[in-house]
Amino acid sequence: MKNVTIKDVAKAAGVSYSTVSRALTGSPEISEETRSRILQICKEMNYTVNTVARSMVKKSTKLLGLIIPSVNNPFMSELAYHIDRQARARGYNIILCNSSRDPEQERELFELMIGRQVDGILLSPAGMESYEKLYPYLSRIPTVFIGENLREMPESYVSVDNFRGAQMGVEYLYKLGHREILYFGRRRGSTTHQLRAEGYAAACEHYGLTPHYCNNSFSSSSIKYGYQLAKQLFSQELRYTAIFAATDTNALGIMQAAEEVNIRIPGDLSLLGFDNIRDGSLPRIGLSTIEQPKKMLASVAVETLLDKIQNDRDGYSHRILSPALVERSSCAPLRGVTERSFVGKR
Amino acid sequence: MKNVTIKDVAKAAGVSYSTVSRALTGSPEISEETRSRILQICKEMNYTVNTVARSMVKKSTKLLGLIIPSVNNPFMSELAYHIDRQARARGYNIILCNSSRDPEQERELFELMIGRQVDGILLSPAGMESYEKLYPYLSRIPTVFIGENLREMPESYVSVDNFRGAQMGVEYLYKLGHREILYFGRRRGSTTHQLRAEGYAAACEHYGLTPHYCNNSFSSSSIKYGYQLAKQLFSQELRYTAIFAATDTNALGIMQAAEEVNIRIPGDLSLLGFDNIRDGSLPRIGLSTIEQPKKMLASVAVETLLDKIQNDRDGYSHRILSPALVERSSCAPLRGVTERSFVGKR
DNA sequence: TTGAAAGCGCTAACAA
DNA sequence: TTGTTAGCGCTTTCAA
Repeated sequence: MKNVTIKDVAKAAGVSYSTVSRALTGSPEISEETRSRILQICKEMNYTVNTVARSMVKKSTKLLGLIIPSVNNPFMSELAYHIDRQARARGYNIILCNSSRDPEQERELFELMIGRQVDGILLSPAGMESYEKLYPYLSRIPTVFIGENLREMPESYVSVDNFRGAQMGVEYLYKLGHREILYFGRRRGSTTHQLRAEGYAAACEHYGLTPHYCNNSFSSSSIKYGYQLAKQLFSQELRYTAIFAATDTNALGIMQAAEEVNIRIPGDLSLLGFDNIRDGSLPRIGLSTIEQPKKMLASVAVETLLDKIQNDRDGYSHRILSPALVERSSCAPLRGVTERSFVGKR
Repeated sequence: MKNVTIKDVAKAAGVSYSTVSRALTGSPEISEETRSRILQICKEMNYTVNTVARSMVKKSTKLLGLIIPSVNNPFMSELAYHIDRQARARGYNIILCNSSRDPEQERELFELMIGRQVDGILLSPAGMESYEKLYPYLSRIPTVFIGENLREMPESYVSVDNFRGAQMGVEYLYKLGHREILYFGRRRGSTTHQLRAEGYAAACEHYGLTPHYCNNSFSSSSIKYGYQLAKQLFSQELRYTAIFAATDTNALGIMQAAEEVNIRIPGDLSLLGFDNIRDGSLPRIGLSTIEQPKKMLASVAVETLLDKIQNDRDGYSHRILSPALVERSSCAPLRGVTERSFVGKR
């Protein structure tokens, strides 16, 4: 199991080992003849360069750290997929770690990644608290935040325009005739969520609607929490004709709860999500939603990080990508703008 | 951005750098007093050990390669999640790569991983062809195949008992009264799929049923392919009361096609999947299925690999885990065993 | 208990 | 065009 080294090849080829290195690295200061001869011998001996040793002297591992709350989450797994593809196409590999959306774990993982000498880190942070914990490390390693809008923080991030996305959602529901729209799952501690709520509020004001909120006191969004919140909501008289969920997972929880109390979607209640995770496109679900362009998010993030690494950039960049409306079948028009429907237990 | 090294710490502490190393590695040949003094200085100077340099001398990177068809696939992302957790708990990190279910990419990734000096590789292979391509590398690096049954191959693998799972599925449908059960999505080139089909056939024989197959000529299973196949199937008179899909993704495709032609599930047709991916548990879907124990698969795989690595095992182990029936709402009993229902176009 | 020194496999500067 | 050599940051003998 002992690996063949450059020295073994050199001995076999009858040259010095720096000559082998030259053949391998594509150095110009070597004759075509010896190069091809050496490469041939490398192949015969099953030689593979030891990237670790190379990293030592090059001071670059061509490794990127990817820290996300959990790959076992449709949004994150899609993001991770595109990040791997992008990075690999550019000669980098990914060390993946799940943070469980815990700032302290994020901090530990940062240390670990720095120790592993990754060339840069891509982080989908738990929330604003992440920034504070991570601040001391940010000067030590190129980092790009992904998915979370850090507002005016002097750090690079790539995110979708959450404010605009929420506005688009309200606009869509308004045009379908809805006037009583509940914003479901408002959450603290994340700028992403705050911006969505702000966009909702701004659009309500624009259209002369009264904003209504159903707050999520849990620290994250999930189907389960959405379901619990919705059960509670549906236990009282419902005075809304549409629900705008803060995330698709919340929307899925709502769908489940609605089914149990016989509220038909979109018959009795229109439902709009945010994120466009794969689950929403499944048969029987057909969740209308606001799309976060995940592939774009991934490629802009990788691009931004590699630019930082390769060009040793000192500054930071804030990239805000456009959301898009994805119409499926969970939202329906209300007949007549002045008409009101009430659903749920009386 | 220059990192603090062991030498910097040694200078600051007024000791030799091997003493610092001793403090860091927990060596017994150092006084408690100097150890804590040095550790204190390390902290003050923000010292982080350079894992790459350590790997050079230790000849171990504490890195595991994980090669899967795509993280953007609910089964694989769940597997990847548990593998990361397990590995991290044991002091290892994961380099993740997507192979696109392409044996040639798998081969390239093996080379890459070996070059990166990972301590071992976890691979969810594209199929049997993978084994042939990868064979030359298997003696060079500890490898565990995951998810795919390699039958009698002298390599370690962990998989679910696909044969038994298929039997369980047929048994379940039979007990619900179904006598005309179609096996949907039979595929070539993968032992997993072959074993499922064999288990189905064996159970049919056991119960005196005639086996029926709908073959999948595509090289992989997906909702899209399942949908296309199902559309075709539903364009003719349907002579089955239940469909046993080779994978949950196939089943989801069937669900979608069924909805379009107004075949009710489970009213007109019972549908059973295989894998138990998260999507099947979503509201409105409620897919009954045979579960592959993903967390268990992950932990047994990591355990097997680490045992190979740490104890330098030469042999191989075949671990076959038990499947389980997950009852949700896509299968219904047939009234009276002799009664037949026919659904679909006439 | 500590220090000095070799060496992990490679790249790159310098010499020849 | 090729060989010699230093050194990347660390662990681990061997000496003291």
